[in-house]
Amino acid sequence: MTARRSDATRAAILTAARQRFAADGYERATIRAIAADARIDPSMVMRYYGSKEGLFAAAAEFDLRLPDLTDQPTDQLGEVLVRHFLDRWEGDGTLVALLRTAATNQGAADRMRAVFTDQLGAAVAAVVPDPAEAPRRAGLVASQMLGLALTRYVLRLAPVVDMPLADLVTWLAPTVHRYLRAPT
Amino acid sequence: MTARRSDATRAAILTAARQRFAADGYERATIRAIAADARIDPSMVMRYYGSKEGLFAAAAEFDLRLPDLTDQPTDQLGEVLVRHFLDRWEGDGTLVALLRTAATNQGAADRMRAVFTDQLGAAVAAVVPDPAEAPRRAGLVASQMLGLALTRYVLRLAPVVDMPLADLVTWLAPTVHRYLRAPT
DNA sequence: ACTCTATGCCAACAGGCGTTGACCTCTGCT
DNA sequence: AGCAGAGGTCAACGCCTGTTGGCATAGAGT
Repeated sequence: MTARRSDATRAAILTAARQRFAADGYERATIRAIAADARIDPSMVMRYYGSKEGLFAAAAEFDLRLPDLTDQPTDQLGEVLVRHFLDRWEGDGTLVALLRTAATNQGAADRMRAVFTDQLGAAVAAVVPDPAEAPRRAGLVASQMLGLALTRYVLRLAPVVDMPLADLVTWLAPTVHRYLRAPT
Repeated sequence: MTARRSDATRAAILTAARQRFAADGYERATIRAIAADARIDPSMVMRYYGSKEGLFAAAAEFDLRLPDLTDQPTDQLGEVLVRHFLDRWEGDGTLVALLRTAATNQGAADRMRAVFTDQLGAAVAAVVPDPAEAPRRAGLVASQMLGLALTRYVLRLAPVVDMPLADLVTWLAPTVHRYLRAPT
């Protein structure tokens, strides 16, 4: 698969799709609008991505890019994780697109579930006291981090939006640390 | 406004609407499907609720029914709150409907914001060390509780779904307690 | 008994959607 | 130069949506 002449177009479509999906959610984002943003005909979207579902699947590829937690001092696990999530999300609307869509679209919910089960689950398993407890602890961490994403980026709850990143880290880090390390 | 002959119909519409909105989200839930569930003509929905937005507004009336927290022992505030939220949500799909819809619908997001700012904010203000910190603390509590609702009822993340209510309370209560009472 | 209004159904409209296929046009290869 | 194929446009289809207006009917108030 070498470089294609249409790579620029494909990329433009993906960029526009991420913005529209993030801003409007899956149902309200229309292929026509995405195509218009990318200054392209709607039928091109179909040609390159097959269907709206296919386009979303391509646009919602999401990697948490979690660092290797075993490199971190144990007592800073919570802080490192919270800060990483915030850094990862502040600049990239893909997570918001995925979150908005996962609320109504089965496929997006499946993918979101997979992202947090696989990626977060693996990272957490390495630093948890009892490996058998890893999924449960990862689930608890996910509930707090996704709750933050929901209230800050989707619902835009004023106090959570206004809170500086550093304060968020200070407040949430002990929670995440406890979910990871507290004895059962 | 006394009893109308159509009250049974109106109630049936609301019940069907809540189920459909909760199951499918705002966009995918159609007036036709809701009307079919209520064994009624779609035009009746319009007559009684004006529009789809109006129907949703009527169906998504939501009261957290928070208890007066000043009645509770200070050291059990977290436990009481977490248990109350879980009890309130396990049986009533309205919150899930609101949550699913708030992801894409501005009006629903506004209402969700209002519910947590007003109802939770007021309850929290009564038990917080410094009243000026109440909104921020309420926001933190909302982030954890809504994250739980998101992962358990919408995303259906396996470890969170499988966890018994008692375990959830045990894990989340200290988090909520800290958000409410920890010194800044 | 006779209205008159609320209740209900039916059929249709206009608009937007995802999707399709026919049709040009440019580019790289031989 | 000539050709094949990829890139791109255009117009349209079929479907489903929220919404509307007309028409039957039953039931309460007098």
